[in-house]
Amino acid sequence: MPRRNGGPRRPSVTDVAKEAGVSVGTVSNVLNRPDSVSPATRARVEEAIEELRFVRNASARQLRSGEITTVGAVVLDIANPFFTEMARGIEDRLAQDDHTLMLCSSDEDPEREARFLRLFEERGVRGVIATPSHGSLNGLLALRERGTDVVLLDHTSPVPDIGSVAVDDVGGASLAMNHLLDLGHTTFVFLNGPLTLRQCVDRRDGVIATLTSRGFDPAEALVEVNLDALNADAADAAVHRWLAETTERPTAMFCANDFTALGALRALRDCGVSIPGDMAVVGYDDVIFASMLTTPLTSVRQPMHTLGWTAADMLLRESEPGRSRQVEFEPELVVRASSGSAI
Amino acid sequence: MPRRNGGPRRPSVTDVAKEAGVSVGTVSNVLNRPDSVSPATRARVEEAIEELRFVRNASARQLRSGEITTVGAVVLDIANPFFTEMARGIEDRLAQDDHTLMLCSSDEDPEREARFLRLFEERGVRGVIATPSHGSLNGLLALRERGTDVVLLDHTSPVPDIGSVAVDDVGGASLAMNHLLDLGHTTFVFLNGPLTLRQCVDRRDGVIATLTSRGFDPAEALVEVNLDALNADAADAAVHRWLAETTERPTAMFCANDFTALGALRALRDCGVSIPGDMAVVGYDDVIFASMLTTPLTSVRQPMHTLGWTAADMLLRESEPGRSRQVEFEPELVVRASSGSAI
DNA sequence: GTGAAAGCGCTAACAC
DNA sequence: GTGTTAGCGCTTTCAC
Repeated sequence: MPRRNGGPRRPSVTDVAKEAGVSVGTVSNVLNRPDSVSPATRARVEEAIEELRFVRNASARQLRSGEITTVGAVVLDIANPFFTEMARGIEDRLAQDDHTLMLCSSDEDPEREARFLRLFEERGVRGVIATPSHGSLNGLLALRERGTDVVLLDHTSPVPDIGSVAVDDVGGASLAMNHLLDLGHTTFVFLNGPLTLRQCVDRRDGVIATLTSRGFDPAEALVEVNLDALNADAADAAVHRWLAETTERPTAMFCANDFTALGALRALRDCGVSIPGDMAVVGYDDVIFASMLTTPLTSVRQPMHTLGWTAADMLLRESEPGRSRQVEFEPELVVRASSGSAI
Repeated sequence: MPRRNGGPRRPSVTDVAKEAGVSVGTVSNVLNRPDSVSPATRARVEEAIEELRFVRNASARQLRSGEITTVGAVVLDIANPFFTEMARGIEDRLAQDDHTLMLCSSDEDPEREARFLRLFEERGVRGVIATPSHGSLNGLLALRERGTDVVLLDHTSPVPDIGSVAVDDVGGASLAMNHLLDLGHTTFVFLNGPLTLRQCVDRRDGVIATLTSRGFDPAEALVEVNLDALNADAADAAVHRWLAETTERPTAMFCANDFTALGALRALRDCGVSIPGDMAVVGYDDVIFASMLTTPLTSVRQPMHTLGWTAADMLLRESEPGRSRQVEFEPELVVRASSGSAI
């Protein structure tokens, strides 16, 4: 950084000191403890700073004083609103303490994630917030081992000295199912994603548990349709196939996320199944367009902004002792037209 | 950064040198020019690095060598897929040269933007890519003046020594209108946002110009409905109002973006106007859910990933002389069911 | 209230 | 091929 890109050297504290006719110590004092400098000298120094367009060098500053105001975050997919909402939460909390966020997207690629973590560590960030990709937990643990604070997002921590902020997916699925049960439905389809995803496993557990606790036998009352991927096209195709070979159609459907619900809605309408008349539909995530569909979608909302905010808060208070380190939030059901009224 | 967060000091090159029984110069050579070190010593040093879990200090490195591999980007809204797609494009190009992205969201707040720019400058980033918010161009120009390379995104540069990557919004609107004209429509609604936004002005210019060039009098063939904000609810309300007071309804509608198109679709269906039978609808941006609606939406797609990629490419090649510095891309029309077939 | 000087961790120039 | 050393720009004692 000693030279401007293709231009002359950037002015340093020494240049400012020379210009103002003071020592570098005094310049540093003006920068960091202005009250300890006489108004007259301070004015001269500030003038020189202005004159030379001096901008502090953060590298030198951090090297000398150890001051760290950057936090690194790695999320699974920066193009997914679920993660960007959380990022906003992180950013908002960090801004309160004049910290800033360095945001990266791992794309669920453990190698990419490792690369970013190494980068953060070299930069000496204040800490790292990460939504771990499959099997990448070890790298995070090692990072913590080496002295960098770590907070897990959307994933419960397996060890006590790493904090985590997650959402109760079992509870979220219960919310959805209880809602449909309360409306009077007795037969259900559960459109779920691959069981290699923790979220899908947890939500399935919630579905089964709720049915059982309400006196239903899942083997009787529940049809499970499984998808390879949590996207609309996969759901559309699967629902088409399923409708074609089904004789006794349930009256309610719970989808593992809103994208699959979208595909399901399309397929159902294609086949003349009216929503919510013939079939009540509930999604998960409450993404931005859930409320904007022709038939607005009932969905389980996760407190995304709060999740990010809390993770950042936890990181900044890392040094405080005796705090709860594994936080779990409860999701919330947003009822809209797609689940209709009691039948 | 000298200490781990709450722990012991991080090992430095000196520690590694001691452990391996060599000098710091040799350690540095292993790190930066491994070929210049004998295999035996290199092995010893690498062992020591492993043993001590040594991680380079990026601040010291940058301070000394001036090496810079970070690029800063400020976008208007990190929660908007349009910007995150561009960010992915930036990231992908940077990765090719082993650079990394520091991404911030200005929320269209010039003060927030200024804060981030200052931060980037203090960090001595390789350069800055920014989607300028209203009236924030001066800060960017000053930054460039002080020696930091700048590339503008989604905004044409007003000065020759700042590069820019933008999309032709006039042309995009023409694509949409020509499509509707080609289908045989002769009367149109244009659902536009506030004319304080450059995009809205440009798209309006494109609409007017296209109608005129195809022999229509905009005053006759075009109804303009203006919104305060480019979101679905504003569009829904405005379209309801408009439908209530209109007697001669046009057969085609062009919306300034997909969110407004979504609101319009909802209002139209509410009022019994069928899509595309009674009204053909075209949106703008081709956001992810445009293809997933009950009636998939015809939309004007911007090459978002390419925009980001190109901006990053421009920044990395900043030093190369004689290159085109103001790039403008052409959008592309994605035809789907909402605009139907010829009438 | 101000100045002189040490040193953060690293790289690169120069000895050997 | 390896060691020694200066110094990047800054903050921070410690004198005065």
